[in-house]
Amino acid sequence: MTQNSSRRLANSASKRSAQHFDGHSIHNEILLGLPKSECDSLFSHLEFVELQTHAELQEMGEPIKYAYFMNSGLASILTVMGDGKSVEVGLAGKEGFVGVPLAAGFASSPTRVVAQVSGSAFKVSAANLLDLLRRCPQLEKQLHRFSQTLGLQATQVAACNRLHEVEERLARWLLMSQDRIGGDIVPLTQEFLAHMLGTRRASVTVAAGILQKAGLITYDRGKVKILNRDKLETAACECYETMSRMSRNWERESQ
Amino acid sequence: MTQNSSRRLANSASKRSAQHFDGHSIHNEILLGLPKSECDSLFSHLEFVELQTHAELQEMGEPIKYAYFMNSGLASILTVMGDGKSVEVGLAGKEGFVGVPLAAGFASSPTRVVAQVSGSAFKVSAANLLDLLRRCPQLEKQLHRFSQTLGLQATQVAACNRLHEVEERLARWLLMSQDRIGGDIVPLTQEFLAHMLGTRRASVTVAAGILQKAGLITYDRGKVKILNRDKLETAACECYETMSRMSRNWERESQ
DNA sequence: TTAATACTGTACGCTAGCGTACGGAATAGT
DNA sequence: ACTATTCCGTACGCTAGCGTACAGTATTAA
Repeated sequence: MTQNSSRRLANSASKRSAQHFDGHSIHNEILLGLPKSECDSLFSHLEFVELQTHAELQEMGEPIKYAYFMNSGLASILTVMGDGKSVEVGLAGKEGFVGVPLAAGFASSPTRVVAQVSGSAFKVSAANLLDLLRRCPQLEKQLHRFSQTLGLQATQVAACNRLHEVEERLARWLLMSQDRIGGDIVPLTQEFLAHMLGTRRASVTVAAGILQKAGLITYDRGKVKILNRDKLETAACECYETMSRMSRNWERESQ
Repeated sequence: MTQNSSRRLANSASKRSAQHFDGHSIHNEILLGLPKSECDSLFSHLEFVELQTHAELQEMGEPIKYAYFMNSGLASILTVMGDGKSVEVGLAGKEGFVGVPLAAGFASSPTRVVAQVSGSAFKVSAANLLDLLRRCPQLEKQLHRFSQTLGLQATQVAACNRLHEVEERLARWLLMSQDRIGGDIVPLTQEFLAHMLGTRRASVTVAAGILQKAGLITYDRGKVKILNRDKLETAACECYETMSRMSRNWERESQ
Protein backbone atom coordinates (compact mmCIF):
# COMPACT_ATOMS: atom_id res chain seq x y z
CA MET A 1 0.00 0.00 0.00
CA THR A 2 1.40 3.36 -0.97
CA GLN A 3 1.28 6.50 1.05
CA ASN A 4 -0.49 8.02 -1.90
CA SER A 5 -3.35 5.57 -1.83
CA SER A 6 -3.89 5.97 1.87
CA ARG A 7 -4.04 9.72 1.48
CA ARG A 8 -6.54 9.45 -1.32
CA LEU A 9 -8.70 7.22 0.85
CA ALA A 10 -8.46 9.55 3.81
CA ASN A 11 -9.50 12.47 1.71
CA SER A 12 -12.56 10.79 0.35
CA ALA A 13 -13.61 9.37 3.71
CA SER A 14 -15.52 12.45 4.73
CA LYS A 15 -18.08 11.66 2.06
CA ARG A 16 -20.63 8.93 2.69
CA SER A 17 -20.36 7.38 -0.76
CA ALA A 18 -17.89 6.25 -3.38
CA GLN A 19 -15.10 5.60 -0.91
CA HIS A 20 -12.21 3.59 -2.14
CA PHE A 21 -8.99 2.16 -0.91
CA ASP A 22 -6.32 1.21 -3.42
CA GLY A 23 -9.09 0.88 -5.92
CA HIS A 24 -11.27 -1.29 -3.71
CA SER A 25 -14.70 -0.03 -2.71
CA ILE A 26 -15.25 0.22 1.02
CA HIS A 27 -18.40 -1.51 2.15
CA ASN A 28 -17.54 -2.04 5.78
CA GLU A 29 -20.06 -0.09 7.80
CA ILE A 30 -17.80 0.62 10.74
CA LEU A 31 -15.19 2.23 8.51
CA LEU A 32 -17.83 4.16 6.60
CA GLY A 33 -19.17 5.61 9.83
CA LEU A 34 -15.91 7.00 11.17
CA PRO A 35 -15.11 10.72 11.14
CA LYS A 36 -12.42 11.95 8.80
CA SER A 37 -9.91 12.63 11.54
CA GLU A 38 -9.91 9.02 12.65
CA CYS A 39 -9.79 7.76 9.10
CA ASP A 40 -6.56 9.66 8.61
CA SER A 41 -4.99 7.78 11.50
CA LEU A 42 -6.46 4.45 10.57
CA PHE A 43 -6.11 4.05 6.86
CA SER A 44 -2.36 4.11 6.60
CA HIS A 45 -2.32 0.92 8.69
CA LEU A 46 -4.93 -0.99 6.73
CA GLU A 47 -4.25 -3.62 4.14
CA PHE A 48 -6.77 -4.98 1.69
CA VAL A 49 -6.94 -8.77 1.64
CA GLU A 50 -8.97 -11.32 -0.26
CA LEU A 51 -10.45 -14.04 1.89
CA GLN A 52 -10.78 -17.46 0.33
CA THR A 53 -13.49 -19.82 1.49
CA HIS A 54 -12.46 -21.61 4.68
CA ALA A 55 -9.53 -19.29 5.23
CA GLU A 56 -8.76 -19.23 8.92
CA LEU A 57 -8.69 -15.70 10.30
CA GLN A 58 -8.21 -16.65 13.93
CA GLU A 59 -7.56 -19.88 15.73
CA MET A 60 -8.97 -20.74 19.11
CA GLY A 61 -6.52 -20.14 21.93
CA GLU A 62 -3.84 -18.57 19.79
CA PRO A 63 -2.64 -14.96 19.82
CA ILE A 64 -4.57 -12.60 17.58
CA LYS A 65 -2.15 -11.33 14.93
CA TYR A 66 -4.54 -9.36 12.76
CA ALA A 67 -7.98 -7.88 13.08
CA TYR A 68 -10.27 -7.58 10.06
CA PHE A 69 -12.82 -5.03 8.98
CA MET A 70 -15.02 -7.28 6.88
CA ASN A 71 -15.77 -5.84 3.48
CA SER A 72 -17.63 -8.65 1.76
CA GLY A 73 -18.24 -12.32 2.31
CA LEU A 74 -18.99 -13.83 5.65
CA ALA A 75 -16.92 -14.74 8.69
CA SER A 76 -18.08 -17.46 11.05
CA ILE A 77 -17.14 -17.41 14.69
CA LEU A 78 -16.93 -20.94 16.04
CA THR A 79 -16.47 -22.59 19.37
CA VAL A 80 -14.56 -25.82 18.95
CA MET A 81 -14.57 -28.71 21.40
CA GLY A 82 -11.75 -31.09 22.18
CA ASP A 83 -13.17 -33.81 19.96
CA GLY A 84 -13.29 -31.47 16.98
CA LYS A 85 -17.00 -30.80 17.04
CA SER A 86 -17.79 -27.18 16.41
CA VAL A 87 -20.72 -24.84 16.70
CA GLU A 88 -21.11 -21.42 15.20
CA VAL A 89 -21.72 -18.76 17.82
CA GLY A 90 -21.59 -15.63 15.71
CA LEU A 91 -21.54 -14.17 12.22
CA ALA A 92 -19.78 -11.13 10.88
CA GLY A 93 -20.37 -9.64 7.45
CA LYS A 94 -19.69 -6.17 6.13
CA GLU A 95 -21.41 -4.69 9.18
CA GLY A 96 -18.77 -6.19 11.38
CA PHE A 97 -15.27 -6.76 12.57
CA VAL A 98 -13.16 -9.76 13.47
CA GLY A 99 -10.96 -9.41 16.52
CA VAL A 100 -13.22 -7.83 19.15
CA PRO A 101 -11.34 -9.42 22.05
CA LEU A 102 -8.46 -7.04 21.29
CA ALA A 103 -10.66 -4.04 22.01
CA ALA A 104 -11.29 -5.34 25.52
CA GLY A 105 -7.66 -6.14 26.27
CA PHE A 106 -7.67 -9.81 25.34
CA ALA A 107 -4.66 -10.90 23.31
CA SER A 108 -5.72 -14.44 22.44
CA SER A 109 -8.73 -15.51 20.49
CA PRO A 110 -11.22 -17.58 22.49
CA THR A 111 -12.85 -18.78 19.28
CA ARG A 112 -12.01 -19.93 15.79
CA VAL A 113 -12.92 -17.54 13.01
CA VAL A 114 -13.09 -18.72 9.41
CA ALA A 115 -14.21 -17.11 6.18
CA GLN A 116 -17.31 -19.14 5.52
CA VAL A 117 -18.16 -17.29 2.33
CA SER A 118 -15.28 -15.88 0.34
CA GLY A 119 -14.87 -12.13 0.18
CA SER A 120 -12.52 -9.42 1.28
CA ALA A 121 -11.51 -7.38 4.28
CA PHE A 122 -9.18 -4.66 5.47
CA LYS A 123 -6.77 -6.07 7.95
CA VAL A 124 -4.69 -4.35 10.60
CA SER A 125 -2.09 -5.79 12.93
CA ALA A 126 -3.03 -6.25 16.57
CA ALA A 127 -0.30 -3.88 17.73
CA ASN A 128 -1.38 -1.15 15.35
CA LEU A 129 -4.99 -1.57 16.31
CA LEU A 130 -4.25 -1.20 20.01
CA ASP A 131 -2.26 1.91 19.25
CA LEU A 132 -5.05 3.31 17.10
CA LEU A 133 -7.70 2.66 19.71
CA ARG A 134 -5.98 5.11 22.03
CA ARG A 135 -6.22 7.85 19.44
CA CYS A 136 -9.60 7.04 17.90
CA PRO A 137 -12.44 7.19 20.41
CA GLN A 138 -15.13 6.74 17.78
CA LEU A 139 -13.45 3.62 16.47
CA GLU A 140 -13.16 2.30 19.99
CA LYS A 141 -16.80 3.01 20.62
CA GLN A 142 -17.88 1.23 17.45
CA LEU A 143 -15.82 -1.81 18.28
CA HIS A 144 -17.29 -1.99 21.76
CA ARG A 145 -20.70 -1.79 20.21
CA PHE A 146 -20.03 -4.55 17.77
CA SER A 147 -18.52 -6.62 20.54
CA GLN A 148 -21.78 -6.25 22.39
CA THR A 149 -23.84 -7.28 19.37
CA LEU A 150 -21.71 -10.40 18.99
CA GLY A 151 -22.26 -11.17 22.64
CA LEU A 152 -26.00 -10.81 22.18
CA GLN A 153 -25.90 -13.00 19.10
CA ALA A 154 -24.19 -15.62 21.19
CA THR A 155 -26.81 -15.48 23.95
CA GLN A 156 -29.63 -15.96 21.49
CA VAL A 157 -27.77 -18.77 19.76
CA ALA A 158 -27.15 -20.45 23.10
CA ALA A 159 -30.86 -20.60 23.77
CA CYS A 160 -31.72 -21.47 20.18
CA ASN A 161 -29.29 -24.38 20.10
CA ARG A 162 -30.90 -25.77 23.20
CA LEU A 163 -34.55 -25.33 22.30
CA HIS A 164 -35.06 -25.38 18.55
CA GLU A 165 -34.91 -28.02 15.88
CA VAL A 166 -32.45 -28.44 13.05
CA GLU A 167 -34.91 -27.38 10.37
CA GLU A 168 -35.74 -24.12 12.15
CA ARG A 169 -32.11 -23.37 12.84
CA LEU A 170 -31.14 -24.06 9.24
CA ALA A 171 -33.77 -21.63 8.01
CA ARG A 172 -32.54 -19.03 10.47
CA TRP A 173 -28.96 -19.48 9.36
CA LEU A 174 -29.82 -19.07 5.70
CA LEU A 175 -31.77 -15.89 6.40
CA MET A 176 -29.03 -14.38 8.53
CA SER A 177 -26.45 -15.19 5.89
CA GLN A 178 -28.50 -13.69 3.12
CA ASP A 179 -28.93 -10.51 5.18
CA ARG A 180 -25.19 -10.15 5.39
CA ILE A 181 -23.96 -11.12 1.97
CA GLY A 182 -26.91 -10.04 -0.21
CA GLY A 183 -28.13 -11.88 -3.29
CA ASP A 184 -30.25 -15.01 -3.18
CA ILE A 185 -27.50 -17.62 -3.31
CA VAL A 186 -25.65 -18.82 -0.24
CA PRO A 187 -22.61 -20.85 -1.29
CA LEU A 188 -22.07 -23.51 1.32
CA THR A 189 -21.98 -27.29 1.42
CA GLN A 190 -24.09 -29.34 3.78
CA GLU A 191 -20.92 -30.56 5.38
CA PHE A 192 -19.99 -27.08 6.55
CA LEU A 193 -23.56 -26.15 7.38
CA ALA A 194 -23.48 -29.10 9.74
CA HIS A 195 -20.46 -27.61 11.46
CA MET A 196 -22.30 -24.30 11.77
CA LEU A 197 -25.39 -25.86 13.27
CA GLY A 198 -23.47 -28.31 15.42
CA THR A 199 -25.20 -31.33 13.93
CA ARG A 200 -24.63 -34.19 11.47
CA ARG A 201 -24.34 -33.68 7.75
CA ALA A 202 -27.15 -36.18 7.32
CA SER A 203 -29.44 -34.09 9.49
CA VAL A 204 -28.77 -31.08 7.30
CA THR A 205 -29.62 -33.13 4.23
CA VAL A 206 -32.97 -34.07 5.69
CA ALA A 207 -33.81 -30.57 6.88
CA ALA A 208 -32.72 -29.02 3.59
CA GLY A 209 -34.79 -31.61 1.76
CA ILE A 210 -37.90 -30.56 3.64
CA LEU A 211 -37.31 -26.89 2.86
CA GLN A 212 -36.64 -27.82 -0.73
CA LYS A 213 -39.81 -29.86 -1.17
CA ALA A 214 -41.77 -26.99 0.33
CA GLY A 215 -40.37 -24.78 -2.42
CA LEU A 216 -38.49 -22.44 -0.10
CA ILE A 217 -35.00 -23.18 -1.38
CA THR A 218 -33.13 -25.25 -3.92
CA TYR A 219 -29.95 -27.01 -3.01
CA ASP A 220 -27.33 -28.07 -5.49
CA ARG A 221 -23.77 -29.02 -4.75
CA GLY A 222 -22.78 -26.32 -2.34
CA LYS A 223 -25.14 -23.63 -3.53
CA VAL A 224 -28.34 -22.82 -1.72
CA LYS A 225 -30.74 -20.62 -3.63
CA ILE A 226 -33.45 -18.91 -1.63
CA LEU A 227 -36.70 -19.00 -3.55
CA ASN A 228 -39.26 -17.74 -1.06
CA ARG A 229 -37.90 -15.54 1.67
CA ASP A 230 -41.20 -14.85 3.38
CA LYS A 231 -42.03 -18.49 3.84
CA LEU A 232 -38.49 -19.19 4.92
CA GLU A 233 -38.98 -16.68 7.72
CA THR A 234 -42.02 -18.55 8.97
CA ALA A 235 -40.07 -21.81 8.76
CA ALA A 236 -37.31 -20.31 10.93
CA CYS A 237 -37.56 -20.11 14.70
CA GLU A 238 -38.41 -16.88 16.45
CA CYS A 239 -34.69 -16.31 17.01
CA TYR A 240 -34.31 -14.86 13.53
CA GLU A 241 -36.91 -12.21 14.22
CA THR A 242 -35.44 -11.58 17.67
CA MET A 243 -31.93 -11.11 16.36
CA SER A 244 -33.07 -8.88 13.52
CA ARG A 245 -35.01 -6.76 15.97
CA MET A 246 -31.95 -6.50 18.19
CA SER A 247 -29.96 -5.14 15.26
CA ARG A 248 -32.64 -2.61 14.44
CA ASN A 249 -32.99 -1.45 18.03
CA TRP A 250 -29.29 -1.27 18.15
CA GLU A 251 -29.10 1.17 15.29
CA ARG A 252 -31.86 3.25 16.78
CA GLU A 253 -30.47 3.37 20.28
CA SER A 254 -26.84 4.00 19.47
CA GLN A 255 -26.36 7.66 18.88
CA MET B 1 -27.35 6.95 52.16
CA THR B 2 -25.71 9.87 53.89
CA GLN B 3 -23.00 12.07 52.52
CA ASN B 4 -20.98 11.01 55.51
CA SER B 5 -21.11 7.34 54.68
CA SER B 6 -20.14 7.88 51.09
CA ARG B 7 -17.17 9.93 52.17
CA ARG B 8 -16.08 7.27 54.58
CA LEU B 9 -16.25 4.73 51.80
CA ALA B 10 -14.32 6.87 49.41
CA ASN B 11 -11.60 7.39 51.93
CA SER B 12 -11.15 3.75 52.61
CA ALA B 13 -11.25 2.75 48.98
CA SER B 14 -7.60 3.37 48.37
CA LYS B 15 -6.82 0.40 50.57
CA ARG B 16 -7.22 -3.09 49.19
CA SER B 17 -8.92 -4.51 52.26
CA ALA B 18 -11.57 -3.76 54.86
CA GLN B 19 -13.56 -1.51 52.58
CA HIS B 20 -17.05 -0.72 53.68
CA PHE B 21 -20.08 1.17 52.53
CA ASP B 22 -22.71 2.18 55.05
CA GLY B 23 -21.45 -0.64 57.18
CA HIS B 24 -21.56 -3.22 54.39
CA SER B 25 -18.36 -4.92 53.34
CA ILE B 26 -17.48 -4.48 49.69
CA HIS B 27 -16.74 -7.76 47.96
CA ASN B 28 -17.35 -6.71 44.37
CA GLU B 29 -14.08 -7.11 42.54
CA ILE B 30 -14.68 -4.37 40.02
CA LEU B 31 -15.26 -1.81 42.76
CA LEU B 32 -12.29 -3.06 44.74
CA GLY B 33 -10.03 -2.60 41.75
CA LEU B 34 -10.86 1.02 41.00
CA PRO B 35 -8.47 3.88 41.81
CA LYS B 36 -9.43 6.25 44.59
CA SER B 37 -10.21 9.13 42.26
CA GLU B 38 -12.91 7.17 40.48
CA CYS B 39 -14.28 5.81 43.72
CA ASP B 40 -14.87 9.37 44.86
CA SER B 41 -17.05 10.01 41.83
CA LEU B 42 -18.80 6.69 41.96
CA PHE B 43 -19.66 6.00 45.56
CA SER B 44 -21.98 8.92 46.16
CA HIS B 45 -24.28 7.43 43.52
CA LEU B 46 -24.33 3.89 44.82
CA GLU B 47 -27.03 2.34 46.92
CA PHE B 48 -26.73 -0.92 48.81
CA VAL B 49 -29.58 -3.32 48.13
CA GLU B 50 -30.46 -6.79 49.32
CA LEU B 51 -31.44 -9.19 46.55
CA GLN B 52 -34.05 -11.79 47.40
CA THR B 53 -34.06 -15.09 45.56
CA HIS B 54 -35.81 -14.74 42.21
CA ALA B 55 -35.78 -10.97 42.38
CA GLU B 56 -35.88 -9.64 38.85
CA LEU B 57 -33.06 -7.21 38.17
CA GLN B 58 -33.75 -6.71 34.50
CA GLU B 59 -36.51 -7.80 32.19
CA MET B 60 -35.98 -8.78 28.58
CA GLY B 61 -36.77 -5.98 26.17
CA GLU B 62 -37.44 -3.37 28.82
CA PRO B 63 -35.39 -0.26 29.58
CA ILE B 64 -32.56 -0.76 32.04
CA LYS B 65 -33.33 1.38 35.09
CA TYR B 66 -30.51 0.30 37.37
CA ALA B 67 -27.19 -1.41 37.03
CA TYR B 68 -25.80 -3.58 39.81
CA PHE B 69 -22.33 -4.24 41.12
CA MET B 70 -22.90 -7.70 42.55
CA ASN B 71 -21.61 -8.06 46.07
CA SER B 72 -22.80 -11.53 47.05
CA GLY B 73 -25.21 -14.11 45.76
CA LEU B 74 -25.61 -14.96 42.12
CA ALA B 75 -27.33 -13.32 39.18
CA SER B 76 -28.48 -15.40 36.23
CA ILE B 77 -28.72 -13.95 32.78
CA LEU B 78 -31.44 -15.66 30.82
CA THR B 79 -32.70 -15.66 27.28
CA VAL B 80 -36.45 -16.22 27.25
CA MET B 81 -38.45 -17.50 24.31
CA GLY B 82 -41.98 -16.59 23.37
CA ASP B 83 -43.41 -19.76 24.88
CA GLY B 84 -41.80 -19.00 28.23
CA LYS B 85 -38.95 -21.47 27.96
CA SER B 86 -35.72 -20.02 29.19
CA VAL B 87 -32.03 -20.82 29.07
CA GLU B 88 -29.28 -19.36 31.15
CA VAL B 89 -26.60 -17.72 29.04
CA GLY B 90 -24.45 -16.14 31.72
CA LEU B 91 -23.66 -15.89 35.41
CA ALA B 92 -22.54 -12.93 37.46
CA GLY B 93 -21.33 -13.16 41.04
CA LYS B 94 -19.18 -10.81 43.05
CA GLU B 95 -16.68 -10.67 40.20
CA GLY B 96 -19.28 -9.08 38.01
CA PHE B 97 -21.81 -6.50 37.05
CA VAL B 98 -25.37 -6.50 35.81
CA GLY B 99 -26.19 -4.01 33.09
CA VAL B 100 -23.31 -4.31 30.62
CA PRO B 101 -25.43 -3.25 27.65
CA LEU B 102 -25.47 0.27 29.11
CA ALA B 103 -21.72 0.50 28.78
CA ALA B 104 -22.00 -0.08 25.04
CA GLY B 105 -24.81 2.39 24.48
CA PHE B 106 -27.73 -0.01 24.69
CA ALA B 107 -30.65 1.30 26.75
CA SER B 108 -32.81 -1.83 26.83
CA SER B 109 -31.95 -5.19 28.25
CA PRO B 110 -31.81 -7.98 25.68
CA THR B 111 -32.02 -10.58 28.43
CA ARG B 112 -33.77 -11.29 31.70
CA VAL B 113 -31.59 -11.08 34.79
CA VAL B 114 -32.72 -12.60 38.07
CA ALA B 115 -31.09 -13.11 41.44
CA GLN B 116 -30.78 -16.86 41.40
CA VAL B 117 -29.10 -17.03 44.78
CA SER B 118 -30.01 -14.30 47.26
CA GLY B 119 -27.36 -11.79 48.20
CA SER B 120 -26.63 -8.11 47.84
CA ALA B 121 -25.41 -5.53 45.39
CA PHE B 122 -24.63 -1.86 44.96
CA LYS B 123 -27.01 -0.37 42.50
CA VAL B 124 -26.72 2.78 40.42
CA SER B 125 -29.25 4.38 38.11
CA ALA B 126 -28.67 4.07 34.38
CA ALA B 127 -28.44 7.84 33.95
CA ASN B 128 -25.87 8.18 36.69
CA LEU B 129 -23.85 5.31 35.34
CA LEU B 130 -23.69 6.80 31.87
CA ASP B 131 -22.57 10.06 33.38
CA LEU B 132 -19.95 8.34 35.50
CA LEU B 133 -18.57 6.39 32.58
CA ARG B 134 -17.52 9.65 30.94
CA ARG B 135 -15.49 10.62 33.97
CA CYS B 136 -14.14 7.21 35.02
CA PRO B 137 -12.02 5.57 32.32
CA GLN B 138 -10.94 2.71 34.55
CA LEU B 139 -14.54 1.89 35.38
CA GLU B 140 -15.42 1.99 31.72
CA LYS B 141 -12.54 -0.29 30.91
CA GLN B 142 -13.53 -2.79 33.56
CA LEU B 143 -17.11 -2.87 32.37
CA HIS B 144 -16.01 -3.45 28.79
CA ARG B 145 -13.86 -6.28 30.03
CA PHE B 146 -16.65 -7.88 31.95
CA SER B 147 -18.93 -7.42 28.99
CA GLN B 148 -16.45 -9.37 26.95
CA THR B 149 -16.24 -12.18 29.52
CA LEU B 150 -20.02 -12.47 29.49
CA GLY B 151 -19.93 -12.67 25.72
CA LEU B 152 -17.36 -15.43 25.91
CA GLN B 153 -19.40 -17.27 28.51
CA ALA B 154 -22.32 -17.12 26.10
CA THR B 155 -20.31 -18.53 23.21
CA GLN B 156 -19.16 -21.48 25.27
CA VAL B 157 -22.65 -22.06 26.60
CA ALA B 158 -24.04 -21.96 23.07
CA ALA B 159 -21.76 -24.80 22.04
CA CYS B 160 -22.22 -26.67 25.30
CA ASN B 161 -26.00 -26.56 25.04
CA ARG B 162 -25.78 -28.06 21.62
CA LEU B 163 -23.25 -30.78 22.24
CA HIS B 164 -23.32 -31.92 25.85
CA GLU B 165 -25.72 -33.88 27.98
CA VAL B 166 -27.83 -32.78 30.89
CA GLU B 167 -25.72 -34.55 33.48
CA GLU B 168 -22.51 -32.90 32.29
CA ARG B 169 -24.13 -29.51 32.11
CA LEU B 170 -25.60 -29.84 35.56
CA ALA B 171 -22.20 -30.65 36.99
CA ARG B 172 -20.71 -27.67 35.19
CA TRP B 173 -23.41 -25.37 36.51
CA LEU B 174 -22.88 -26.48 40.09
CA LEU B 175 -19.13 -25.94 39.84
CA MET B 176 -19.48 -22.51 38.30
CA SER B 177 -21.97 -21.50 40.96
CA GLN B 178 -19.77 -22.71 43.75
CA ASP B 179 -16.85 -20.74 42.31
CA ARG B 180 -18.91 -17.58 42.52
CA ILE B 181 -20.74 -17.86 45.79
CA GLY B 182 -18.25 -19.89 47.85
CA GLY B 183 -19.18 -22.55 50.40
CA ASP B 184 -20.29 -26.04 49.50
CA ILE B 185 -24.04 -25.51 49.40
CA VAL B 186 -25.83 -24.21 46.34
CA PRO B 187 -29.40 -23.28 47.25
CA LEU B 188 -31.56 -23.97 44.23
CA THR B 189 -34.55 -26.13 43.43
CA GLN B 190 -34.58 -28.56 40.55
CA GLU B 191 -37.38 -26.56 39.02
CA PHE B 192 -35.14 -23.52 38.62
CA LEU B 193 -32.12 -25.56 37.66
CA ALA B 194 -34.25 -26.85 34.82
CA HIS B 195 -34.82 -23.28 33.68
CA MET B 196 -31.09 -22.66 33.84
CA LEU B 197 -30.22 -25.70 31.80
CA GLY B 198 -33.12 -25.29 29.40
CA THR B 199 -34.52 -28.73 30.14
CA ARG B 200 -37.32 -30.48 32.05
CA ARG B 201 -37.46 -30.63 35.82
CA ALA B 202 -37.66 -34.40 35.51
CA SER B 203 -34.41 -34.52 33.57
CA VAL B 204 -32.70 -32.60 36.34
CA THR B 205 -34.03 -35.06 38.89
CA VAL B 206 -32.55 -37.95 36.97
CA ALA B 207 -29.20 -36.27 36.40
CA ALA B 208 -28.97 -35.12 40.01
CA GLY B 209 -29.87 -38.63 41.12
CA ILE B 210 -26.94 -40.05 39.19
CA LEU B 211 -24.53 -37.53 40.71
CA GLN B 212 -26.01 -38.25 44.12
CA LYS B 213 -25.65 -42.03 43.84
CA ALA B 214 -22.06 -41.54 42.76
CA GLY B 215 -21.48 -39.63 46.00
CA LEU B 216 -20.62 -36.33 44.34
CA ILE B 217 -23.50 -34.31 45.76
CA THR B 218 -26.50 -34.58 48.01
CA TYR B 219 -29.79 -33.00 47.10
CA ASP B 220 -32.49 -32.04 49.55
CA ARG B 221 -35.36 -29.69 48.98
CA GLY B 222 -33.63 -26.87 47.19
CA LYS B 223 -30.19 -27.33 48.67
CA VAL B 224 -27.39 -29.00 46.77
CA LYS B 225 -24.38 -29.89 48.83
CA ILE B 226 -21.18 -30.57 46.96
CA LEU B 227 -19.39 -33.52 48.52
CA ASN B 228 -16.59 -34.27 46.09
CA ARG B 229 -15.50 -31.39 43.98
CA ASP B 230 -12.73 -33.19 42.12
CA LYS B 231 -14.98 -35.96 40.91
CA LEU B 232 -17.64 -33.41 40.03
CA GLU B 233 -15.12 -31.77 37.74
CA THR B 234 -14.56 -35.00 35.87
CA ALA B 235 -18.33 -35.49 35.64
CA ALA B 236 -18.69 -32.05 34.06
CA CYS B 237 -18.04 -31.41 30.40
CA GLU B 238 -14.84 -29.79 29.22
CA CYS B 239 -16.66 -26.47 29.13
CA TYR B 240 -16.10 -25.95 32.83
CA GLU B 241 -12.38 -26.24 32.42
CA THR B 242 -12.47 -24.08 29.32
CA MET B 243 -14.43 -21.31 30.99
CA SER B 244 -12.23 -21.39 34.08
CA ARG B 245 -9.16 -21.15 31.91
CA MET B 246 -10.67 -18.20 30.08
CA SER B 247 -11.13 -16.40 33.37
CA ARG B 248 -7.58 -17.12 34.43
CA ASN B 249 -6.12 -16.01 31.09
CA TRP B 250 -8.29 -12.98 31.36
CA GLU B 251 -6.75 -11.93 34.63
CA ARG B 252 -3.29 -12.56 33.32
CA GLU B 253 -3.74 -10.75 30.02
CA SER B 254 -5.57 -7.71 31.27
CA GLN B 255 -3.08 -5.21 32.56
C1' DT C 1 -11.35 -42.10 -21.00
C1' DT C 2 -10.63 -43.44 -16.73
C1' DA C 3 -9.99 -42.72 -12.08
C1' DA C 4 -10.43 -40.16 -8.02
C1' DT C 5 -12.77 -36.94 -5.30
C1' DA C 6 -16.56 -34.15 -3.58
C1' DC C 7 -21.27 -33.67 -2.57
C1' DT C 8 -25.88 -35.31 -1.67
C1' DG C 9 -29.60 -38.66 -0.61
C1' DT C 10 -31.07 -42.38 2.21
C1' DA C 11 -31.46 -46.04 5.52
C1' DC C 12 -31.25 -48.43 10.20
C1' DG C 13 -30.67 -49.33 14.88
C1' DC C 14 -30.18 -46.75 18.94
C1' DT C 15 -30.39 -43.25 22.81
C1' DA C 16 -31.23 -38.95 25.22
C1' DG C 17 -34.54 -36.33 26.23
C1' DC C 18 -39.40 -34.68 25.65
C1' DG C 19 -44.28 -34.12 27.42
C1' DT C 20 -46.97 -35.59 30.79
C1' DA C 21 -48.67 -37.52 34.76
C1' DC C 22 -48.96 -39.35 39.47
C1' DG C 23 -47.56 -40.23 44.19
C1' DG C 24 -45.04 -39.29 48.32
C1' DA C 25 -42.59 -36.50 51.46
C1' DA C 26 -41.38 -32.18 53.58
C1' DT C 27 -42.71 -27.54 54.63
C1' DA C 28 -45.69 -23.65 55.50
C1' DG C 29 -50.04 -21.56 56.63
C1' DT C 30 -54.22 -21.16 59.54
C1' DA D 1 -53.99 -30.52 63.98
C1' DC D 2 -55.34 -30.08 59.53
C1' DT D 3 -54.76 -28.40 54.97
C1' DA D 4 -52.41 -26.51 51.11
C1' DT D 5 -48.29 -25.99 48.83
C1' DT D 6 -43.74 -26.94 47.49
C1' DC D 7 -40.40 -30.11 46.13
C1' DC D 8 -38.63 -34.49 44.58
C1' DG D 9 -38.75 -39.28 42.58
C1' DT D 10 -40.50 -42.10 39.01
C1' DA D 11 -42.78 -43.99 35.03
C1' DC D 12 -44.35 -44.41 30.03
C1' DG D 13 -44.99 -43.63 25.35
C1' DC D 14 -42.92 -40.94 21.89
C1' DT D 15 -39.70 -38.30 18.73
C1' DA D 16 -35.65 -35.88 17.11
C1' DG D 17 -31.44 -36.64 16.30
C1' DC D 18 -27.18 -39.53 16.73
C1' DG D 19 -23.56 -42.67 14.69
C1' DT D 20 -22.71 -45.04 10.87
C1' DA D 21 -22.79 -46.83 6.49
C1' DC D 22 -23.56 -47.15 1.56
C1' DA D 23 -24.89 -45.81 -2.93
C1' DG D 24 -25.57 -42.36 -6.67
C1' DT D 25 -24.33 -38.30 -9.13
C1' DA D 26 -21.51 -34.39 -10.36
C1' DT D 27 -16.94 -32.52 -10.71
C1' DT D 28 -12.00 -32.61 -11.18
C1' DA D 29 -7.53 -34.74 -12.22
C1' DA D 30 -4.56 -37.72 -14.82
